[in-house]
Amino acid sequence: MAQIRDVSKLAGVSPATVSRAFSDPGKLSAETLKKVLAAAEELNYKPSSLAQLFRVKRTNTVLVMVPDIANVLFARVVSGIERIAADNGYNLLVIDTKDNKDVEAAGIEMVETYRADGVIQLGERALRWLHRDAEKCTIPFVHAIGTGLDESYPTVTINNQAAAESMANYLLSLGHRKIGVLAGIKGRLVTQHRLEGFRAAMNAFGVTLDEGLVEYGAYSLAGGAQSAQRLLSRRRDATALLAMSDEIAIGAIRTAQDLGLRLPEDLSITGFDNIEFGKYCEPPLTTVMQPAERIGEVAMTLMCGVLRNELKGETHPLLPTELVIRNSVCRVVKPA
Amino acid sequence: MAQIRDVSKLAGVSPATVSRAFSDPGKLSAETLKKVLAAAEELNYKPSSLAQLFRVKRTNTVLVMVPDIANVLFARVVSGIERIAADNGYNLLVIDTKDNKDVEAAGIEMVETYRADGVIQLGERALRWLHRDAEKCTIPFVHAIGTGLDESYPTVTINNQAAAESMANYLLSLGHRKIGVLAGIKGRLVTQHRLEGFRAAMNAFGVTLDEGLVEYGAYSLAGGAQSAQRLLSRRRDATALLAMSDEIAIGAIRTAQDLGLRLPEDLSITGFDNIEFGKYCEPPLTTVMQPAERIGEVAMTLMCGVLRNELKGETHPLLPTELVIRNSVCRVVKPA
DNA sequence: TCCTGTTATGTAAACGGTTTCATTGCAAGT
DNA sequence: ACTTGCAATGAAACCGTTTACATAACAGGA
Repeated sequence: MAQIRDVSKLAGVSPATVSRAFSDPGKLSAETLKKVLAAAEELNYKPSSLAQLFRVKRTNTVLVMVPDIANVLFARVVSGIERIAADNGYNLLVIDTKDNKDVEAAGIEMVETYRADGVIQLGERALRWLHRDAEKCTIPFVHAIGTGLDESYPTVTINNQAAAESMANYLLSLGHRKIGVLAGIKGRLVTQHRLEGFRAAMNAFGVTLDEGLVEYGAYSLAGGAQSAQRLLSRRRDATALLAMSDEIAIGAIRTAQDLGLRLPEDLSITGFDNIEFGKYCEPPLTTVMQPAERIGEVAMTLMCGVLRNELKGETHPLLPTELVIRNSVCRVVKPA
Repeated sequence: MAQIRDVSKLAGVSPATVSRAFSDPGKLSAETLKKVLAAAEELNYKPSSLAQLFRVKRTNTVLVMVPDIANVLFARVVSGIERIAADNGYNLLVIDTKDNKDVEAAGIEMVETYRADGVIQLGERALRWLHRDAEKCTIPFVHAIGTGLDESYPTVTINNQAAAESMANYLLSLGHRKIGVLAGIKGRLVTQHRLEGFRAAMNAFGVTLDEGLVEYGAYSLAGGAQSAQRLLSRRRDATALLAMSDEIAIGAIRTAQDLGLRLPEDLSITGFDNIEFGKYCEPPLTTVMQPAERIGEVAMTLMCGVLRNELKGETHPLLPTELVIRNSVCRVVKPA
């Protein structure tokens, strides 16, 4: 591959001039510029990114840490991040953490060793705190799809509690009182917040959440199917099930159908996230929309801000959610 | 951040020794090593990747070009790639091409300018041919989920034609003769190959594929729903629909149900890929399994091979597919 | 005419490691 | 005792850019 020196020789100028021809063409006289560009073209010269980046000590790369890239919700967030990154000339390094603390910690190291300029983390844990000296950790960091609104680093998420509350309210307004919960992973903050939302809504209606009707499990299709299995084999008195993700809900629908229940007549089921598949279920899933791509876009926009040291505006945006009503819920039939 | 020079001073050795302490500890005497490591620890020194990579002219990074990262199938492939990459110390740069030729071409440039050591491309087009001088293009390249088995670069995919054939055979063996096809994007090689598979199977049964029963569309839920809509509003004589992806199939199921058809009695529908959601549909989707994660793993393994110049074994593996039979298909009822 | 300021370009020093080659010390072989 | 070879380390060149600083040419103002 041709180097800057080759080009400079061919064009009869100094390497500095060639460099300027690419980085700041306005500084050169028209004829010099033309000469240089022609020489570069002839030699098919392209500046070595490696050398450039090394020189300026920036990578123009941001690291994205995803708990599971194969998960539809996360994949959509990444898609949003990617769009904004591309628009701003950043590249995306993607790491699938599989929820493993060690690989998360490695993420920090990547910016300390100049492999990435900053990191966007998706999901529960904020790896920043894994740093040996967390208080002083200054690496550019953005956290999305998590919680931690009070943190010092930017954060983009939704109001999980409020969203959960609105979903529960909807069910309550249709007369449901015996409501089961297909929760996500126990101990996760998202899980807790959504549960609090459910509980708050019920309390407002004067009903208390029956702890015997909540089942925890993975945020996945299989997890939902299993949770529903456990719940339904133990109790059959619930008229509705609040699932903490669409995947959980869809898994539960499968189980309910296998059990011979008619949906939604015998059992109403709701989801959370509004992934595309929910629309195509049978029955189509009533859920609450979480703007995944948008979350990714906003997260990357914030990252651009911190990298340019010109963060402005809200640094802890709560993106709007929305109840999307389809057919997996019906009014509870009053036993005469 | 501490530099190698700082460490060397503190440890009272030369920078070269420090360098060796990290890259080839065996070369040092035990006590020197200890001294150096202690100094490095004290200063919290970590070698700058940027400087290292620049010096050795490798990035330890491979670029993955995905047509759509939010697509479940591709996301799973990426997941497989990631696993192997991590095992081998490679990082993954991910670009969502959105099927855009320009960004694909930019991919090549990234390895030419030393931002990545090689590129794995997913999907239809092999960007390698976008290179200004394709014949001579020598960048490390692997193509997955595509076709082009006869190419000079490694390729990992399935036998689309055979897989499609087996699916069609299954339908035919259950008595179906009027079979519609919900094809993917017209002109795509995958689409053509699968169509050929369908056609071959039918010919073997002495039935010819009715061109009036094939509908093209996007490889997506919405695409499937629309194609089914068009097909079903035009012709109602098909007893079964062969969809070219699970998403298309699931979209079609929705449409069929909205039209009041009973599945599978009134209409059998089959998918392709075996994404997880297919198992949770109503009715659960009969499909042909494509080992997505495995494809990713194999692709990355091949990439490791070419990067180390020790490619061995099959460079055009065809991974095995498998018919997975669920309940979206039934034997055709003979009109008396 | 001389001084000053501006513009276009060149010179050379970084950037932070790795690696080749040279040097030293010491053990083993003759 | 003298050579030989190996192991451990150091000195310095090098990777391919960018950029601070120096220089030269030239225009405009006093």
